[in-house]
Amino acid sequence: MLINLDFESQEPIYQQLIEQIIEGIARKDLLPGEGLPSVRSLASDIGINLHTVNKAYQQLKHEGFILIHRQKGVVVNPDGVPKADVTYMTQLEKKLKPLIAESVCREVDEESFMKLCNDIYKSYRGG
Amino acid sequence: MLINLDFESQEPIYQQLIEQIIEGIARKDLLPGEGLPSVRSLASDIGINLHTVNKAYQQLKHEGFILIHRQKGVVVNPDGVPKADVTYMTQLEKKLKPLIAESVCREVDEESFMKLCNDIYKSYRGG
Amino acid sequence: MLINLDFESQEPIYQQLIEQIIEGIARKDLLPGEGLPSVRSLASDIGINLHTVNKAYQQLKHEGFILIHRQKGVVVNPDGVPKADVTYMTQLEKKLKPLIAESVCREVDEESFMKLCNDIYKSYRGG
Amino acid sequence: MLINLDFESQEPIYQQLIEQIIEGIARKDLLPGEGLPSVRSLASDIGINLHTVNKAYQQLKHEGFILIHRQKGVVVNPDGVPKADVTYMTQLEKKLKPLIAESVCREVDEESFMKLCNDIYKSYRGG
DNA sequence: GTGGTCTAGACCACG
DNA sequence: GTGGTCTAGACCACG
Repeated sequence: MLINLDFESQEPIYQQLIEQIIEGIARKDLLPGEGLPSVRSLASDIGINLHTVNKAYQQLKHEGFILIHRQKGVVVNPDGVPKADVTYMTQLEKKLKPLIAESVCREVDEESFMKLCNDIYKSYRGG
Repeated sequence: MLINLDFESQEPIYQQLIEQIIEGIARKDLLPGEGLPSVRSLASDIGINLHTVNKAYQQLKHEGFILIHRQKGVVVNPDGVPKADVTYMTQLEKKLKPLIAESVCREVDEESFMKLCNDIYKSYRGG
Repeated sequence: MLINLDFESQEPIYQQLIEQIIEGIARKDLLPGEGLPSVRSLASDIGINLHTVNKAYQQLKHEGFILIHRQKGVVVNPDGVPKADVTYMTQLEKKLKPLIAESVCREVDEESFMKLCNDIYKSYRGG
Repeated sequence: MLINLDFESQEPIYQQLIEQIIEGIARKDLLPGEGLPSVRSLASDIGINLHTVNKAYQQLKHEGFILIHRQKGVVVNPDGVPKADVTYMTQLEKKLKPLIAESVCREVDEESFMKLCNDIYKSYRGG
């Protein structure tokens, strides 16, 4: 599992870390029940502070992506990630809206937009 | 043009303001050449800081959505918003990726995702 | 609003802080919409680290007790605390169970237990 | 006697173990004088560390729930658990307070709270 | 060894 | 000034 962080980015490191791990799960690089490195080892591997890793892990745990098991350590949720509910869909819509609004302004037609989404979806299937 | 801000959101107010204005343009509530309120009046209307409005306007100007004339005041770019280029598409992909990754994890299938995007696109056409 | 912390206690400081604030709300010392001190000022008042206060605030925010408003700062949720739902009641039962089990073992009869609860309830009404 | 542990819980395993055994005594699944498995066998039965079981047993012994004989092994206190004293009642009140405070905030009225307690009490009588 | 908690201190974005 | 983020470092409970 490769973690790719951009230290120049505006986006907080812990947030990038969250996204990288979610992408790993989407890509099936990380399977349900699979172990993740400990806070400390991941922090030292990436060269960041353990609190930063911890913050990412806590949020991932809270959203049901991972579990912190007293014996097995940090693992991808063996029962799988909680499925999308109305709350998630609403929140997703809220995040998509400004992306689509700007695309409309910039004359990205719906077809091109869909094509882009389709490509990304494909990257998580065939990879 | 109605501005809708959430002061409890994590998202900075100036960012929300930018998005609201872009949505206004996408929805054709704001047409090319149309005037926008001055920094001062918008700030007092919404009850936010001058700096916040200014920051939003500066960024919108920088991205070609609006022009700021010393005399004519603030207007939606009469030549229209600059069309999407490779840079924009790359950046768009970067923003869509984590949304789609999480959706994949949560078993939102591609069809549902596309349906959601289509609904949003429609809201900028018919609306 | 008086904050009462026991630095010798096993219970984490941030947890004690959470409880003190919830008790303040229950006692109506803190009313909906009322402002709370900033992270920094509360930390320096109590003589603890600002991260510790922040952790308490974040959790209180997450559970709907307080809001972090970009203009008003930290305030008690003006809409009131979210009412108990099934999840809360289940969790409450889980916490009460061991207390009652030990009380049963120690021959605290139900009447005495209820009396104690009643006294505590009263302390949040009349004060 | 069934031991029910949650390895994903925040609550330490030894603490959960303590509570499970106290509940067993409250439920009269475990009677005064009755034997408990040895540290070693319980640990291997549940699949946890020796130290964890030992820590739980030591604390139960310290609080008078069990006796640890070198030869007879571990038994539920034949003289019964020490009755509640002022210290216990004070400590009980301290633990109940935050539960009731949060319940008050969430509009769990006293009647519902009492009903819940009554149900739990009943589960230790009839069960 | 591992996560949880806490401190001290720093920088930054926001308003 | 305020919250958010990040670091470095420390101690402790847990298993």
